[in-house]
Amino acid sequence: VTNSSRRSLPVDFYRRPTLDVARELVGKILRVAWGGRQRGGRVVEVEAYLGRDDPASHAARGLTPRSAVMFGPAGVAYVYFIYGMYHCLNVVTEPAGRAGAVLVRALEPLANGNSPLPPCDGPGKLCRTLGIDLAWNGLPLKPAPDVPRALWLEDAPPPARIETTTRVGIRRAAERPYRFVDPDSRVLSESVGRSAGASRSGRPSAGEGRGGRDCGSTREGKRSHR
DNA sequence: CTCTCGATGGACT
DNA sequence: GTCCATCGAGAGA
Repeated sequence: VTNSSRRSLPVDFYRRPTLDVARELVGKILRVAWGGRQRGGRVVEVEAYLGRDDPASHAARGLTPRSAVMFGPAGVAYVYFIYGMYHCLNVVTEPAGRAGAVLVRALEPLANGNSPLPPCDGPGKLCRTLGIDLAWNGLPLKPAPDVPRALWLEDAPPPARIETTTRVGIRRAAERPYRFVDPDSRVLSESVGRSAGASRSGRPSAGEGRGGRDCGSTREGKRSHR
């Protein structure tokens, strides 16, 4: 925990322009502690969602019950429920009073760390895998061993390359280059990214697109709530 | 490979 | 009532 506290990104990291935070978030380590278990992975795909001037943002139409967290202090989680069955994890940015958030779209397992990581190649799958739901909304991004649930980000060297593309799965402001990925990772939410984003045409001949998804020890099977 | 569509529920007009 | 910052299955090329 002491180690985590030392590496944990300070609030000042988040209290900055959203696009800066988004770009620099690529390569950082996300950790999630819950139910006596800690999991995590390396951030390889994010998207920036700005405030009122970004039509695709939940904050575009001002402060509402759902978007309130985006207008609050930086360095907390913004989690929302979407499509009736998924959750998405964001990191709140900008000084309080100004809205901004960074959507975490994909993680890749740590080479050799604590707990291995099941599929996290997409924002919905990521939350399902890590067990993140609305109960996490508004939580500060910092290590907290004595609470039911905690999540935070730890510093790590930036990737060799960072690619900028358009955001995935949105209609409005779809042309804005607010998506940042580590192009050398094979865990990107690729199928979605290509069909909706249509940003890159580079066709690597080497096996990159497919290949087995990295899966550690899988847990957290299916939920059959009815 | 690409495209289309259903599931499913909350936020917002 | 309409719109989703999704995912995965199914059909067609």
